[in-house]
Amino acid sequence: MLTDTMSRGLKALEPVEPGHLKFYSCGPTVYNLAHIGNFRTFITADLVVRTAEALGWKVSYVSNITDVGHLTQDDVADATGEDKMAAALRAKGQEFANVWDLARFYADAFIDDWRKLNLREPLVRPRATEHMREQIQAVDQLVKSGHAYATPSGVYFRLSSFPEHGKLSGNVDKEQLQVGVRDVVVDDNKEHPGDFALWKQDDKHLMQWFSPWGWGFPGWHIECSAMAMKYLGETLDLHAGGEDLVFPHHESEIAQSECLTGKTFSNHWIHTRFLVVDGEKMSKSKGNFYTVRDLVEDRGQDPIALRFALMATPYNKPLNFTMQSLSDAGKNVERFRECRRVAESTLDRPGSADISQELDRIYGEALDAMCDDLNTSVALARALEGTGVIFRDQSRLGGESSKIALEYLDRIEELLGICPSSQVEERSFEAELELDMILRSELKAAKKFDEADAIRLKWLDQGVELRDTPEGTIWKLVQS
RNA sequence: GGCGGCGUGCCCAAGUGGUUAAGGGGAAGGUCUGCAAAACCUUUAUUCAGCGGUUCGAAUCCGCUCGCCGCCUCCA
Repeated sequence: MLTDTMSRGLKALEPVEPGHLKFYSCGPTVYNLAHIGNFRTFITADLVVRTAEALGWKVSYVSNITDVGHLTQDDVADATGEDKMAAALRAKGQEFANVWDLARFYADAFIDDWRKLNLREPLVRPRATEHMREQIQAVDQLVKSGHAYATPSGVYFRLSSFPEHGKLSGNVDKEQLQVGVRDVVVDDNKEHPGDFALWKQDDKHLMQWFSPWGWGFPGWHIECSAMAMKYLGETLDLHAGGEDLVFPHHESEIAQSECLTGKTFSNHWIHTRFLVVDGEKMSKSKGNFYTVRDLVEDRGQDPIALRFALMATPYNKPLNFTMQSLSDAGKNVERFRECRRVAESTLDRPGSADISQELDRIYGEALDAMCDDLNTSVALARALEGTGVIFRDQSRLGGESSKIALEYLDRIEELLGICPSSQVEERSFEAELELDMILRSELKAAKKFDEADAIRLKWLDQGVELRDTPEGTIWKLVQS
């Protein structure tokens, strides 16, 4: 069951081809580093994929990268005709040779952050600039079928040819919409102010392609229609994006696509609610604007903890992100890591813990929660309950039961992506640390505890915590 | 003006008509430990923004009030 924006309620997600989900998720425009709010949306898509896979479905997952600069970013029509990518280039001109270079840089950074957050790779990650032919053909077809018309400055979609426009957002009554204040496509030749651009001509635009209407560039909405249909066919099972995309982006995608094919564009729509920081909308001027890099690289936060924090509230409610919520999430992620460590370190000894049924039950409940409109709050609670079962029985853990515990953690990782198997952490001081750990255990054996504690404190100052466990001393990095 | 969401303990948050209001963080006490850390155990909301109504029964449904927030042609 999944909320469907179109019907405004819960609806079973039923792929046209049973057991094979065709899923398109709108990606970012790469004129800047994506922020954590963007990633909340991509995590939602990731969880759809993971849940469908856990149900044994095949998933064809497509998520685009918009690497064409589109409309202007100012509240009023921008006389310079400058788009977001051009504006970014102007601001960071020293760093990039041209808009193409800039787009490539931010697209790479985006994919890098994507991987850090343990997001599933899509089947295809199409880029707008690499699908220009498809877009031009789509526009051409719309013109030929009377759904679009050309003016001296561009090609526009004829809204009056698609009376259903507005069915997704509820913005049906066009008279109620604030008219044209931010309609940057100022063109007296438009038939209706709401007609949106499919193709635009503008000499100043930094990316240009040749088309039947002369040199120009595509409108924002056409890329998703063209790319979704190219890879997934004329009707999608599910289309996702941020709540801001409901109108106008998805509304326009529907109009274009359905006029093109005469078929339903997507049978199901989900939209992730916005994230706010400290109760307020993120904005650079408020100083509460975070990118993955800000948190992970500059502040040394664990990317998996960030992922956990971003899924702590279900996607269909606004999420309030705070540094407190991130540190809470970090504690939970550490718990999963510790749980995995316990299971791994007891693998070689005999054990008698009988946890198989209980863990199966808990996993089943976590999966049920995900199937209930991606209720991540409940799914995470259940996942955590499983670690409790493992820890409670840790003295009797061993052999087969340790293996069962690890399998549980692996299944939770597949479903929720919050307990990846630990990678080897590398630090340059490793040799010195090894020596100190040996020295410290000798001191402990000789009951010279003051000196042993001094070693522990010394490393703690450097962000390394030494812990004595039944299996010997271990170390881990701690947040400074 | 149009469309929509939210208000649950110190913090985050699940729960949308019916036994004791999930879970996490924090705090307090205890077990274990040379000490730490981790883990485990115990405690931490007679109450769900306020008021009124429907009902045998409401955090959950209805109405009003207060407060907060999002979208309405840049945005995930």
